[in-house]
Amino acid sequence: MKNIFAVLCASPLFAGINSGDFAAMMACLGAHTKAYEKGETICFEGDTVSEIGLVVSGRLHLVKGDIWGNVSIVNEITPPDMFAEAVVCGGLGRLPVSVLAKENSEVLFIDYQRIATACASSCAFHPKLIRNMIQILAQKNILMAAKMEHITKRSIKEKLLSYLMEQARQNSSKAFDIPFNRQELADYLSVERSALSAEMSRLKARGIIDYQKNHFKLLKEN
Amino acid sequence: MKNIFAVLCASPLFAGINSGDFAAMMACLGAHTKAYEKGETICFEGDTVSEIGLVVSGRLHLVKGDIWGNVSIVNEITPPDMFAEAVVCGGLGRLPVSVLAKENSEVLFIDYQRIATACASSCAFHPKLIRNMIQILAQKNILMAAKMEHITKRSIKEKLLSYLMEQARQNSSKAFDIPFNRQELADYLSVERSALSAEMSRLKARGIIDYQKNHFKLLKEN
DNA sequence: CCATTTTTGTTGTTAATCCAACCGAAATGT
DNA sequence: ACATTTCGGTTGGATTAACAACAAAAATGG
Repeated sequence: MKNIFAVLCASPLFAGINSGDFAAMMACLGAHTKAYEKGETICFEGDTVSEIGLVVSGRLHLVKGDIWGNVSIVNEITPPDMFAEAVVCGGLGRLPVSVLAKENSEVLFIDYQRIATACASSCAFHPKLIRNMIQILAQKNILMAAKMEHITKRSIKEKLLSYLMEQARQNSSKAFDIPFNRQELADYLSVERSALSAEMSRLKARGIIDYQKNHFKLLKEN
Repeated sequence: MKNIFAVLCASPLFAGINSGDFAAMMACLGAHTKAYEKGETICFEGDTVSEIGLVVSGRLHLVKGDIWGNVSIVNEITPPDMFAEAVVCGGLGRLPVSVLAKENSEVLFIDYQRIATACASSCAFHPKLIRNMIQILAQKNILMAAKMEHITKRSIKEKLLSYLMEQARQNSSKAFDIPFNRQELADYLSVERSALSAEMSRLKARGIIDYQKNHFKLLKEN
């Protein structure tokens, strides 16, 4: 086993908490680790879970099976990512995915109730932990809402412009760099890479945008 | 002004809090209401905000302007909906939308810091309020993630089947009712209604699904 | 510097979606 | 029961995207 505390330090959930407090905190939260071998299933789709999982080492896949048994990978998560936090914090929900160990992995489980409820000794880190959790959930909301805004557009052109305008806004400038290459951008907008390239060329030819590599400029409409 | 407390009772943020405590709570949170006339702008896109808004009466629109000045309505919110909660709870973010009063409206503003930080008199409702906020954000996460799962699919057929399979899962049955009519379902999946209808007919003809009105059945593949 | 790999753009074909228009069935209101 | 409105399905033509295959450009690794 690796040093768990090093992973915790990197986790947004434990941001701003003194690493000297980690040992006491783990005890207070009743956190426990479990090791899984490559190929093992950690939780099954539909399970009712009450603990948040934090990947300490290894690599997990969140997979979703359709009603006929075909499975697809929803996400890959690696230290210090969490899983199941939305379902657990949202209450009354069952896991929408199965969680598999793609490599030998170690997972730290934390009972949400013991985060959310002040303990008898009212440890100092509780409030911070809760604020961290709120922040994590809220930021994920913002990211998803932004992506949704782009993806719900009907054409590649609109999706792309929606994305680029958001980037321009964030950079407070009509010229900016984007953090994706073409394939990644296509995946993010869920369109074909070549179709995206073609659309970009057309927009450039029409003088609506300009770009070289990852640097973009928004020009006038028409 | 209407009875604010009646609205608060209906708000998930204040679920489980004794309505007798509302007056003291409002004082403790430093909550304050403000009235807006139809057409007034409540906040501008890009504003840095620290208070959550809760619609007490009236009707607001969240609108987004593109870089060339065209605006589109992102959402309509009515009592007892909140706005700006993700940006405020996520910290360091600026409002991604402008908020306009479409009718004469009243908004209750609540400083997030005063929710998240225990007050000197450590009121009993603070922990409940925080857990409610976590639950709201987490449930929104789950809803958005589910929708994302469907919308990222490349074809109408895949989007539809992804949605129907999720419904089947939630009902633990291959036969179930959906809460949308055709237009609403098309909007949710962000596709054309008529194209959706056509695809549904094809899937029915091929024996993959069956339906009448809002009642659906998933049959065998092929 | 050269060879290799990765990334990006282009093109033509095929397939899917949009869009507008229309019709019939069902629901609604009087 | 009748008129009216809403809703769902269908159709055909225009538009758009996917897909596959390839070429050019850029990055990478000796």
